[in-house]
Amino acid sequence: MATLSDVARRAGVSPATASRVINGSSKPVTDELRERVLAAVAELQYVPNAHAQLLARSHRSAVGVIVHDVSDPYFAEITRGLQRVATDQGRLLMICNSYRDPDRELEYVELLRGHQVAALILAGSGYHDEAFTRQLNEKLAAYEATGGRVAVIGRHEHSGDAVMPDNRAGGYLAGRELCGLGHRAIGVIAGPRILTTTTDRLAGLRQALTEQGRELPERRIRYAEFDRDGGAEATARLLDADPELTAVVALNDSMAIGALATLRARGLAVPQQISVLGFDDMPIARDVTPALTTVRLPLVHMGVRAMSLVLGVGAPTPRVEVLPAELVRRDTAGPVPHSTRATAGSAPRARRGGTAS
Amino acid sequence: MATLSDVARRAGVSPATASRVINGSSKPVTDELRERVLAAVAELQYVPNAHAQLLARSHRSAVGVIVHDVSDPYFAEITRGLQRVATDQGRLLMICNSYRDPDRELEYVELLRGHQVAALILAGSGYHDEAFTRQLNEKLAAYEATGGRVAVIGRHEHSGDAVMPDNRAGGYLAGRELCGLGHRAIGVIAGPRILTTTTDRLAGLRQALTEQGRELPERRIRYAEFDRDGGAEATARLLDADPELTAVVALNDSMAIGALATLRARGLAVPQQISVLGFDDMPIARDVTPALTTVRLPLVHMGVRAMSLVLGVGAPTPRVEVLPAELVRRDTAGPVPHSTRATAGSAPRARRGGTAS
DNA sequence: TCCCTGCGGGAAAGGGCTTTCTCTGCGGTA
DNA sequence: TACCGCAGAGAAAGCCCTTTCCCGCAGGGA
Repeated sequence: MATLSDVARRAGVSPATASRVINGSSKPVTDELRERVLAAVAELQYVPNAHAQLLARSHRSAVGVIVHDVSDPYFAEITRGLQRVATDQGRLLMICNSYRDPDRELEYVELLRGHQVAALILAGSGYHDEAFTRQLNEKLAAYEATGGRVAVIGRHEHSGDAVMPDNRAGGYLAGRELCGLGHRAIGVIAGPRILTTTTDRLAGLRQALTEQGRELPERRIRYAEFDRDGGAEATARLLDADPELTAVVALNDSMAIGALATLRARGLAVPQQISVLGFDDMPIARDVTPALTTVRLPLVHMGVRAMSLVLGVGAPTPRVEVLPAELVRRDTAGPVPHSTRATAGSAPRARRGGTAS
Repeated sequence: MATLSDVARRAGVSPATASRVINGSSKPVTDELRERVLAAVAELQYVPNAHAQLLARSHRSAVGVIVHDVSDPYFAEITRGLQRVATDQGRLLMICNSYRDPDRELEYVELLRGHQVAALILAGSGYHDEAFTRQLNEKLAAYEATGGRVAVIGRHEHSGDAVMPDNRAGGYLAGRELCGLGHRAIGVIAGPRILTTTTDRLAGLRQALTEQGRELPERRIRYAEFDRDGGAEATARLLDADPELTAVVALNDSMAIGALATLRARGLAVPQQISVLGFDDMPIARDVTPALTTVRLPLVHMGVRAMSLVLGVGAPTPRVEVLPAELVRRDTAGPVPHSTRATAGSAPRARRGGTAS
């Protein structure tokens, strides 16, 4: 691999001069030398060693991002927003997938610190886990103490800058909508219990139901992985236990799509027999059939804001931006069926009783 | 930011010893010193500077990946495969999105070279563009000359290791299926003309039709962006021009989903009135309604193979692995309707004529 | 008792770049 | 004519690590 001194030697100049030409330094260099250097660069296919550069330069430019999984549409959208701002400012992004593993998250914080990123963005739900939260905060504090900037998206644990989707309000919206449509037997397929996103959304939902004199008992909640298969499976369990359900709210759209699949497999018409509500409004939501009624979160905007926060000037007080959720009515939520399926519910019930046989 | 010498000083040892403890060097260090160093590391929250390490160490470990867009399910799946192998081998991945911009692709090759990656993987269609191809090959050759390994996924232009999905065979499969179902008026919504993936798939399709004594005239092809909206829009244009179409094949699943949306909006029943075929079999394909009939490509496996090629021992001869395509029959392709819609076709035609008014 | 061996530790040389500082030589002023 | 100032180029000092090389010392064999 050609080095700067190779280039300098070939051009018959000092490394200092070569460096100045290549980086467009403010220090003037005569045209003749400049051209000799440029020619040498081209001939040798020289590319500066990024690590040496970062070591020599003081200022750090890259930004580290830790998400659960970029290929999950939720994070893909957020990342799009992050990218947009970063690209505008000529920043390189280092994106790491934690796959919802807290230990991996901790590791990535170290790794990114080691890579001298100028800022760190953690996106995705926090965990109900004291020990982990403390450890993470320690690490983040250490990083911030050395001048690093940190912002989180959608997690409470960090005390600094944050952009927070209003998960609770979103849950509330979902609950109110279903109540308005007359539903009483509402089931929930939720993400992992340990995620704060799950509990926040659930809390909002429960609040809405309670205000309407309805309930959300634990037996009508099923926890599963926050993805399509988790949703499909949780829906099946929910239906087996409670065949008279007239609505199921999924705590994210991927799960909702899984729910739709299970419902279709069981021959239940959506929304005529049973309503489904999603959460997030990821792009595919409008393309499933029937199109998904869901709670929209401004995902791209969340990314944009977080990156702006972290790249902008530091504020004395930590800034917390709460971004509103919004209900998007499409075709999966309808009024509660007049003849509830409770009468026909004897068949599934029989099946449950049948486990004794 | 604490440095190694800070740690050494605090522990009362030399930087050499500190380094040995931290990296678990083979050289023995007494337990007492080891503990002093470890304590200092913890107290100072020391994290080694990755750039300095990479500079000091000779061996390069990270792998660079250039894709069109990780959040596109096609690349998300491939990336999953790449990740799997990379993680197994303790390699860090640097993933860059070119957003199908050739210039950006060139830039990223430089950038990754500068970051001293041990290998480079380019995934995604090549371009019908001589000048670009030549430039890219020059850059790759320069990189390989310095010991870098390169593999491409799904592009012809590179002369080295490659894993190639059999796009042409896939197109052929799609064509044969449709012919078998009796379709004659087949439209195609294709990705950008400049992509080799587009032309390969098209070529296979055309071959199948020709063999069956059918044709694929240019007027039955519409080129658009390789995404959902591109597919929706191309389908609209196609239908406007040719209302008697009984089948449309989309050159990827995202476009197929767009096609489904347009068809639904126009009240055309799939597959009763019109059949739709996709390509790729991305995960969502089975969850749209009706479930998408499509040509499956082993996306994850493609990633696995490419990474294995590049991380494995070099072969004297470039290795090209062609991975087969496979037809997945679901619910969007059916037999050609008996009463062709040609009779009802007058309405759209009238609409087109109406542009004169 | 002396010498050799080997272990544990430190000194120092890079690795490739940026940047400050220094030096040379030229044009311009007194 | 002597001197000052400055433009343009190079020397060299880092940046933070790893790793080779070397040294001192303790223990074992002759």
